[in-house]
Amino acid sequence: MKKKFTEKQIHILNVAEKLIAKKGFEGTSVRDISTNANINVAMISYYFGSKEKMMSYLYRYRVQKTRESFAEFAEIIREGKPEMQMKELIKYVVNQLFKFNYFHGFVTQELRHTEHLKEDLLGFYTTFTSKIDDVIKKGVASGIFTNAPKPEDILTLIVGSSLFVIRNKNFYELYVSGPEENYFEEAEKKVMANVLVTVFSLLGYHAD
Amino acid sequence: MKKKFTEKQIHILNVAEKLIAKKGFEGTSVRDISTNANINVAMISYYFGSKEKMMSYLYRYRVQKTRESFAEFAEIIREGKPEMQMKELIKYVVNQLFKFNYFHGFVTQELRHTEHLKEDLLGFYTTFTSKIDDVIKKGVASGIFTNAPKPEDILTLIVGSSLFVIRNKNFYELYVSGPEENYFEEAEKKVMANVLVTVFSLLGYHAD
Amino acid sequence: MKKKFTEKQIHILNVAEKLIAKKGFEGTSVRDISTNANINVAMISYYFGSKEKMMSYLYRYRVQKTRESFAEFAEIIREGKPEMQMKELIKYVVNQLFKFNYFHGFVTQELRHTEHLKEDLLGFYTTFTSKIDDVIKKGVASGIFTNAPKPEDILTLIVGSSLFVIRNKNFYELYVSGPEENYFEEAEKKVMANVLVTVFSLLGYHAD
Amino acid sequence: MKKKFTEKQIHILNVAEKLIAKKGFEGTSVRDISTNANINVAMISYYFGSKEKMMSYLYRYRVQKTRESFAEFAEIIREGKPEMQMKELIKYVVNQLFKFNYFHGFVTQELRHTEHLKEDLLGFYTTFTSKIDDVIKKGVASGIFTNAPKPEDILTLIVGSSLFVIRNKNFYELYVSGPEENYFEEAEKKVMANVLVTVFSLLGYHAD
DNA sequence: AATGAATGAGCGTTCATTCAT
DNA sequence: CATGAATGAACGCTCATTCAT
Repeated sequence: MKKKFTEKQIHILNVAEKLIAKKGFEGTSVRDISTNANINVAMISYYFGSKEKMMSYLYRYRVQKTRESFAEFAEIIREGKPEMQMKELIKYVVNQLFKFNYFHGFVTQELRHTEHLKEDLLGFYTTFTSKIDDVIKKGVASGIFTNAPKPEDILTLIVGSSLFVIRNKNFYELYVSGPEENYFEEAEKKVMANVLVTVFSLLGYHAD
Repeated sequence: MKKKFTEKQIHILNVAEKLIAKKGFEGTSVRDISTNANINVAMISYYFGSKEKMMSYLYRYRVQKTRESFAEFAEIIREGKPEMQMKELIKYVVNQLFKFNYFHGFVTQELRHTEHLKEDLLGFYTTFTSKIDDVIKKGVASGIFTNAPKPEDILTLIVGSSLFVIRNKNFYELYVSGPEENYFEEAEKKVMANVLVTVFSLLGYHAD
Repeated sequence: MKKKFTEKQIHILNVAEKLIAKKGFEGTSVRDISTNANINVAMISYYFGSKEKMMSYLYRYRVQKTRESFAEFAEIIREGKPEMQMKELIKYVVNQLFKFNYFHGFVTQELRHTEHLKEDLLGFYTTFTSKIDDVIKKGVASGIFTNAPKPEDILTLIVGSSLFVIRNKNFYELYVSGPEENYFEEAEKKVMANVLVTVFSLLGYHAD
Repeated sequence: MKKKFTEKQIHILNVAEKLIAKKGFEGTSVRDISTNANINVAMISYYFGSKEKMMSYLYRYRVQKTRESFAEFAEIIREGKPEMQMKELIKYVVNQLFKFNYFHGFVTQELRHTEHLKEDLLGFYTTFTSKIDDVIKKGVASGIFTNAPKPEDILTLIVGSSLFVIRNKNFYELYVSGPEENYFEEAEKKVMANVLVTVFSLLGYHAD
């Protein structure tokens, strides 16, 4: 977790991340990466020990960034009302998923022999779930929410919907307006709206 | 679609499907497949032209089966009430996703240079969405549903939640009771209940 | 031991043997071998599993041949007089060493991580030593030999001298007549004579 | 020969010598050496030009030491009787071989494209042979030796036997008493005795 | 004078595919 | 129709060496 990377290493990680998200871990060769990153093939082994280890570093690097970002964000919304907090939580996580969709794309698919790495993502998910739980409880206590759905199911709904839309562009774009190159932008808006409506419906929230 | 397979070919496809689901497309070698299927290594190229083409056939084969199965199913529920039809639709698709989760796992991730293949899955999704739309409209017309959410968002919610739960076992199992080996069974129940509640909440449905 | 090789495999082994004897195991690449043997690089792994395993096969193949040949030879001289037997034993082993000098060259040098393979050569050496012992005992019993040197020291002397001459051409050729290309032929004669004189001197043998 | 080494270079050579003796020239990487010698990996090329050249220097360094040592030794025994001189010569060379056995191990096997380096060893061998010749002639002249074997054959016998015993531990240890870790010590004694008996037998020497 | 970073070549091996029968 | 043998390309990695400082 404490590992610090040089700029060059981060550059390689960024290139690798995109390629792996697109073509999978096995489908991406170190030569692919080195060519795209304009470095020598030997550098991947030189910097990270091996392709597999690079993957670990990449993974931890990205999750770490995500968790740091979330911690900051959580601080900001600490004082708000439950309905506002919930809205911000949803907006935050949907936005993050669209921002790093390629990362989440390979995280759940490709990390086969390194199951333990998922622990980090798990940590993020549980932190997030716990935060949702707090907000629900607070809202129910204050009477603004009339139902108390399970927080893990709220997370499932938010993340599941977002990733589905990210990964099934050719389906969802049928229902999204605007030019194709704006798909992710527009899809984010649409799924965000959908998720917000859905969650607040489940919470039995009715604006005054 | 028109392609007919011999028994031997179907046998190979079945073996390949399981291996690919477990180890990914790139992670599965033709030698793996041929060894497990007790055939000669040259047979994959011989029968299907190439590994990639075999993949296409496999994909089409599975989607075709799914669509046939859905057509049958749709017929069965044709006469019911909207709330029953919606419930059955949800149960059907969630069940299918869990049944062929390994297949759906690689569909959206591993198929490269074969973008057109997604058309088949797209066909299934749109058919399904259209069916959902019919049911919503019918329910709204009869007054049993008070809201009319977008059908594509309903599908997104159902499929997204199911796939998330399938792919993030180590997160969702924290909230699922029973031994680990029953995870998929129990997770299916839990996510099914969640999805049902969510969709009917969105529909503004209230049982008498 | 029972492993049978195809002609092509034997061809590869022969090429590999010569190269390895000349440049060492690590110094000989599979591409070297494949080029010299006019085969594809992949064949070494294909036929033998790996370069290392090829080495094992090569070793066993050569030792096996040597032991078979010795068994035949031992049979032939079974009935002779001790002095004749000893002479033939020496001639036989010196001749074998010169014939397969490249093999013996790498056997004792390069087999680092496969120590157990030496067992086979050990078997040959002990068989040979035991045979020498028999002859010495018989000769001493009959009074034709007046001394009974240790058989392992006789073997050491014979094999050590031969290998030294083989491996130190640039020294020994100073004392060998004839053109350079006949070195091994002439050196064999010279070292053979030397070894015979030495051993019989040690045995205290005096021709009538 | 004229090359003078700094302390650091000598340190590297010593480390390299031991590693190469253990793992062979190709089996020893410059990283191995630099790690063991606590120097930067670039230093081998920096100091010696290349790994191969370092090898040459190492070789010359060792042979040079050996020749210097022999020159000293030769001086010491200059005045003795032939039988004593011969005995001391044998003891000296056998002892040297055991002392630097790892060095002699790779000399004849690993040095490629550097055939000229053998000249140095050749020089040592011829010097030694010439010395043996002197002693034989003197002994024959004085009547203490009744035969005059060829000096190169005497050298062959001494060096060949010693190296054989060094390189074929697993054979010779069957006939050597004491714990395995004392093998070289005990083997040296045994082969020394054998060589002495053999040479004096060939010389037709009989102690009064 | 010395070093850490970086390089290009080569390593043994495995891959999907094609060939010869 | 089917197969075992064989292929060339590509794989991840390590090598001795060179570069920039």
